[in-house]
Amino acid sequence: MSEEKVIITLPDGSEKEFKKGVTGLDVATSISEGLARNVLAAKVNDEVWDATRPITENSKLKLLTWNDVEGKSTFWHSSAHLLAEALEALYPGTKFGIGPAIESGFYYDVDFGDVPFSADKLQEIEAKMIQLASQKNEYLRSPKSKADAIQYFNKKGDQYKLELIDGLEDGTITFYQQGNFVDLCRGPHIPNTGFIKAVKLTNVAGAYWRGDTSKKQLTRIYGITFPKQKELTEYLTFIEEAKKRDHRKLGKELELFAFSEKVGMGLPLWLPKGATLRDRLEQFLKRQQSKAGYQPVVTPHIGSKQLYVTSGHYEKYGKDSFQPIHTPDEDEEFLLKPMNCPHHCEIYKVRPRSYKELPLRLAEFGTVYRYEQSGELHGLTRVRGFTQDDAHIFCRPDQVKEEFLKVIDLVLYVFTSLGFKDYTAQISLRDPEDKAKYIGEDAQWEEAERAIIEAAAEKGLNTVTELGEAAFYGPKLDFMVKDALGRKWQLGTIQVDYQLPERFKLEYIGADNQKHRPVMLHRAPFGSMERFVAVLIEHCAGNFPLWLSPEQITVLPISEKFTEYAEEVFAAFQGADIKGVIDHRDEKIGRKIRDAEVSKIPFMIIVGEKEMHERKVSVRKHGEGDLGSFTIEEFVKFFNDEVSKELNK
RNA sequence: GCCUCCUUAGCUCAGCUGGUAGAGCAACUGACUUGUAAUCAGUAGGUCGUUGGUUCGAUCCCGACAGGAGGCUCCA
Repeated sequence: MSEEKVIITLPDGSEKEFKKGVTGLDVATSISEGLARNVLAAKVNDEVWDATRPITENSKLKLLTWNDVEGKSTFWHSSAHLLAEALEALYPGTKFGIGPAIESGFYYDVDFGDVPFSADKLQEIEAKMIQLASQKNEYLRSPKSKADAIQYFNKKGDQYKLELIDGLEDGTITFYQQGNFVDLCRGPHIPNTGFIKAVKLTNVAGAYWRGDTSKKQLTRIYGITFPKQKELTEYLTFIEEAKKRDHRKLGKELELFAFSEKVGMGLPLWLPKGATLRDRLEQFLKRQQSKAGYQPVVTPHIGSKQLYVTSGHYEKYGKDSFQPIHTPDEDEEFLLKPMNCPHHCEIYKVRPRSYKELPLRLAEFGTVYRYEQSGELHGLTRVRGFTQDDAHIFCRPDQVKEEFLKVIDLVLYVFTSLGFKDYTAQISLRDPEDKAKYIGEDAQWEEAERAIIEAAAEKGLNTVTELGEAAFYGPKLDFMVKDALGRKWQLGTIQVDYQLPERFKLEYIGADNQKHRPVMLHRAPFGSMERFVAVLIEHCAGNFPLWLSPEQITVLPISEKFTEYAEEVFAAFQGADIKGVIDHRDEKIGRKIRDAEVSKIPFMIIVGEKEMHERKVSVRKHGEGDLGSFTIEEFVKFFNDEVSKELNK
């Protein structure tokens, strides 16, 4: 009997012949021992498989290691099983929900029954995981019939797995076993637990079974694992660095903003330095918008309930939001403004509009209030009162794409001026399965979605498309930036809206002397001042670009004798629009420098005997040290050059 | 809103399984008049988040509420 063969095509295009039933691991071994030791999984014809699963047909094969995203996620998925094994060993009777890999690490949702669980047990579980991992138990795949699968979990008494099996088709069900732990799982998995060398369980949280608030809340244990101890150490260092940059911590330390229980949760108070920073950002954007043909408007913080009934927002959010404000007139009700658009629509309507004045771009730094769920509030990134760098562009349907392109330019200019170099754009479209969630006609949606996709493509944006992420009134393009630590944040947004013009019956007279309906674009390059400042703080770790720093310099007199000269110098800098403070305290220069360094003030201007006689100043740069002595004119020029560099002028 | 955890001086934190609290920094006062990351001394500052309960007695144990953290759900 002749032996059956399969042809394996590797990523470099080379083809090799193997015995039928060859595994990814066998192929790796045939290439090199080192590779075989690092293979976590195998991508067979674009499907990720166990490296130990036999290949029975001619196939394309890519061996996956820790360096591949799929390799990592396989590793972490297997780690979730290891966590479950440890939990079952330590707490028999624990029931298991789902345990997937996530962007960094994995989690497992479990039900401990009536036994309370607390985070201090995590170390014990980690130790158990390490112990089980060292046994190098293989992850064994076995297909099961639906009946067998149901029987197994019935006997075990795990209703969550039974519910999952219920949704699966017979013939597609597989179990995986490592050591004594058996789980319902599609796979794939790493060859054995021995690959897992370092384990860290990061936190415990509640999570609704299947994400449904009406269902039971399970205990979710998050963790991360690595094939080398060193990588875990690096990861922990990264976490530490992220903690140091936390905008809530820096906001307090640098006196940028605060919260007060008395004022109310989620209602930020901007302190002088934070307000200065924020004002600089506003002025910056206002200048750009002015150049780009935007016109400023100002609208009130409340609007009559009828305004939001018209816009449709009352119906959608009314009961879950701040409730109407009442007046002595019983029939009168006002709502805190949850967005600026309806007000801007009314501005559009103050008089008849001609096609000649479109696009009309109305911009406002508009403060809005939204009743976010209490558990959702977070520093400045999720608050109940915030200011949008909002603008609404009313244009003709044929202008949508061009306006979209212009807004993209503006957003990108903002990002580059603030040091965000790495960004992607997310195109959020309607969920085609659930059109009832959205208002508006199919044809309008399709037209809007096409305009966004084309504009993003023309600008060469790096995009991802998400179905079901659109706003209820229209599709949108959101900009996600990566900060200095590689974390992703959603900032600017551009949204097409065909609904509000309809609801507000907005019109313009076209060249044909007929009435037409304009299209509305919502856009906010920063998103909101609060969120943007939060992200900026974390991105630059509180070391703001010079042009944004609330205090750009601090003048440090060596002793009281030089107070007068210090004030003269300070006044000269103020005249040159360089902002800062004088440190008049009766302290040694070393102390003043230390405090200025801690406050992250970009430049320290030191004046003493020598400087006073020479009519100069000594300059020290934050984080870098002494730059030597400058005349006032020299420093002003140096300073302005630095700012110009930052703004790419 | 839900789950788990947390809440001690302005800030960062100690406080040994119940006997009404302590440090450093900051603040204030004084001395020093200073040369590139913390001068010295002194003073003041807390109904231990709020509120019920258990107890002879609660910062400590139990409950409720408020705020905070990590998630879930949500995010116009």
